[in-house]
Amino acid sequence: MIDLKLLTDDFEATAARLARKRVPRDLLVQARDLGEGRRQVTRQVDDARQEMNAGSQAVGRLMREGRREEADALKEGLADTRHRIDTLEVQRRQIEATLDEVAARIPNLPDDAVPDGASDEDNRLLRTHGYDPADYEGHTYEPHWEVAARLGIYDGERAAKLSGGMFSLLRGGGARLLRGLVDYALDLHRDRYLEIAPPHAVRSEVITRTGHLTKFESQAYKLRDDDLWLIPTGEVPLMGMHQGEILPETDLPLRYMAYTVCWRREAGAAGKDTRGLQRLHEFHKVELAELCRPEDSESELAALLADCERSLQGLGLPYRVVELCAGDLTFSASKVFDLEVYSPGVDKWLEVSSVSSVTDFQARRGAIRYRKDGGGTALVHSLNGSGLATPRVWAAIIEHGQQPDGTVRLPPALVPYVGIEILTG
RNA sequence: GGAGGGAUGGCAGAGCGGCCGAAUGCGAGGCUCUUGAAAAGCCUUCAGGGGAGACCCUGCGUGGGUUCGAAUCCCACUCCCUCCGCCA
Repeated sequence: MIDLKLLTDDFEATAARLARKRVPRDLLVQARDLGEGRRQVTRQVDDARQEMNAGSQAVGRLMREGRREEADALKEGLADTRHRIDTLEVQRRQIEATLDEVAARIPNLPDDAVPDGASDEDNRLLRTHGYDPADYEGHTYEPHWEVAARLGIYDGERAAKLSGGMFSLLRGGGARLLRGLVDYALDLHRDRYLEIAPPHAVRSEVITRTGHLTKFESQAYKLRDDDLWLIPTGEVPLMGMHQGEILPETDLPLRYMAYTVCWRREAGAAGKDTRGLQRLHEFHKVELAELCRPEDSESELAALLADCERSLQGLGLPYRVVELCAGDLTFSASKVFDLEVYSPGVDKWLEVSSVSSVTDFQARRGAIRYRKDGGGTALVHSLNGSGLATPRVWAAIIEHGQQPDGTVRLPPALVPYVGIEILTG
């Protein structure tokens, strides 16, 4: 949720900033007017309440003094005030319900430094690391699902038999590679991030307040008999942990990492990049997430990006860093860097990490604040990025490591974790 | 799953119809004293909203209800603790 005060205090500038995210102006006008309406009704409620409180106190005084009849008379008069309060409260609730719905459709403000643009075509390529097209000339690369199926380390058909499309089943060295990748990532980042092993199912309230469950979109799976949702990313429990808390400033920044399974319904994604392990309903990921002071979020974002890049660098995978343009930013994000690994098997760049700053957008809905040293409280900023999303990185390792004899050579950094140098099936 | 007990400010913990946003202690901040520190003393210290301000409104797990008036009484829910059962 954005700060609605921005709409009352500086409407034009705010509308201009949001226009870069294609937010219609009339939605903002509606939100501003509802906010103003709420303020007015609230003031009326407050006044009526004050009257009520004063009256009630007077009743108490009269009773104590034994002036029963006067007290009864005053009580009768107060019934009117009571009705007025009730009526105004109903009004206020209606306004608030509408306002909540309208406000829920307003995305976060894009950072001013983010490039203009409407779609991914306008994203800005910042740099490429470890990629030289010449490396791939004269070689043929099979897609990972073909290499892996032949080696017997991936069985897509049985995965489908068990669970349907977009699920994976890894065997032998393939399963070990997955486990090794997770351990590799957790070890790599433990110098800066506290490892958390969180629950994988969370309450409606928690997932809603992280912004991963809205009326318009639900990627998450719901448990039938309980008010619980399977997490679509480790970010949900990591950011949910501190909801409603006021943190000491000295605790910030709080940097966490968690290895979790992630479940996503991927509604509407059928048939799109779904071969092999490109897009799954269930996958494994090491997520990095943090809370920090607003003044630190820019430098923390840079550091977080560097950390996520380290994961790929250590594996020797060629990747590029893309800064998303305003129009391509996700709803909550203020600034996003995507990390894309080159996949020689399909000759495409595949997104393996999305490193985001959501400023105070998530903290406002989650009520995550900190107590400032100078006094007072303020909302924290939150950031997150994939430390290592296993399916696509797994796939990239298979494609890059394929050798003429059909086996796959693993990156040296993984050998201690997987226990072998070459996957032979 | 069954039976009890509980949920109050940063923490501990009183309060059990009006004088309670709330005693007391700890913690934190400021001041006095001191060469400095400690100790001692004095003061301040929950959050959100409205108002130029005086000040006002809201919040005692959450949601309803009773009442002129609810932290306090009633109902439902959530969570925590103890015991029993089951169990990786």
